[in-house]
Amino acid sequence: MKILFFGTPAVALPFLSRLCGVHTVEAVITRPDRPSARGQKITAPPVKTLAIENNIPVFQPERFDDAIVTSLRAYSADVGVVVSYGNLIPENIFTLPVHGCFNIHFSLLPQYRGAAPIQHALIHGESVTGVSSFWLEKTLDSGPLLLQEKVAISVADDAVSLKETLISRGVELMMRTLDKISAGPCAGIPQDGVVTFAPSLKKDHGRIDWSKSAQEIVNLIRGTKPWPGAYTIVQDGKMAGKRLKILRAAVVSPDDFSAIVPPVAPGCVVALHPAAGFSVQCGTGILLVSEVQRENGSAMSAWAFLQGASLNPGMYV
RNA sequence: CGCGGGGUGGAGCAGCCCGGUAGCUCGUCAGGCUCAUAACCUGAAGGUCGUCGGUUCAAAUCCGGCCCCCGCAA
Repeated sequence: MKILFFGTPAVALPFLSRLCGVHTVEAVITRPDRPSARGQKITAPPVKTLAIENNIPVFQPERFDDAIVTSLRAYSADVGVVVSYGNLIPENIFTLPVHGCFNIHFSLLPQYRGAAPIQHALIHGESVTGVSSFWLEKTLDSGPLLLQEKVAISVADDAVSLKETLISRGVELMMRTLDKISAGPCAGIPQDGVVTFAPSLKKDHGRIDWSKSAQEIVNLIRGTKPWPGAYTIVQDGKMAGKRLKILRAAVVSPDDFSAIVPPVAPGCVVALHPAAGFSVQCGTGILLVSEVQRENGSAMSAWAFLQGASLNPGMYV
């Protein structure tokens, strides 16, 4: 089939490269080069780079005006595939291909519509998520479903590992969706169920609220990796006022403390554990912090951090 | 030239502003004490202070170039 591919970040790369071997990707539409990273250098989106390597025409419209419509119509594409394009695609574009455009989304729609479905699923402690393909509509992630597949979330999963899993499952789902479309017309079925939204994360999403349960905080750490990361503002000691990212932590049961720990308020350092790290009282349960990253610093084990940070039981983080 | 922090024994940090004997918390090794849960005590090994150059009687410290790491912002 003749395909138009819409995508921008690295997430979309496996999808595009898989298509290249099987179908004819007539053109790639990706977002404009933007200043990014330290130094603010103008950087090409990963998808653009891959498209150029494969000699596929690249379009980077600032907005979808008549000129881009005309250019894309010329390809007479059969279908458009959208993976993490980075912006809403208007009707005058997604109706250009014969069959329309479909999107691969990393959730079981209608749950977790939006830019950060993986992160929000983890933050909410879900044990199952999935990948969905659906026809584009005017509104965000709301179109009729073509295919959907469940994917289990393991307790060891974080946003990085789960994304990898969902990408590989998503690639296969994309291929099966294309097979389905080429087999004959299919309108898809309307999304059914409770609609929830997963907006892109902001820095504030990473702020730890110690009054929550230890498990909820672990979920926050899993879901916000690698950005914005779960962090707290240290209250006491020479790190006071500084931000400290908690990169890894586990819930510990009070039974794991052989010493009698007096009741303390959430956010209080309960004890230090050689080599393991330090434990913090949460609203419910205790969290054993094992890996951290200080402001302006590199990631390090929590125990190493303690050597220079003079953090002691009784202090608040 | 977007803003900013940093590179000091194996690990994490202090010292730098106001140049002059390499410091702290761990780890390692040896010995002691003893079952105290961050055990403790004594002793030892281990660093050309990222790198190149400059200023100086003297540079971790002041000045300049370069390499690498990180935070913010996008």
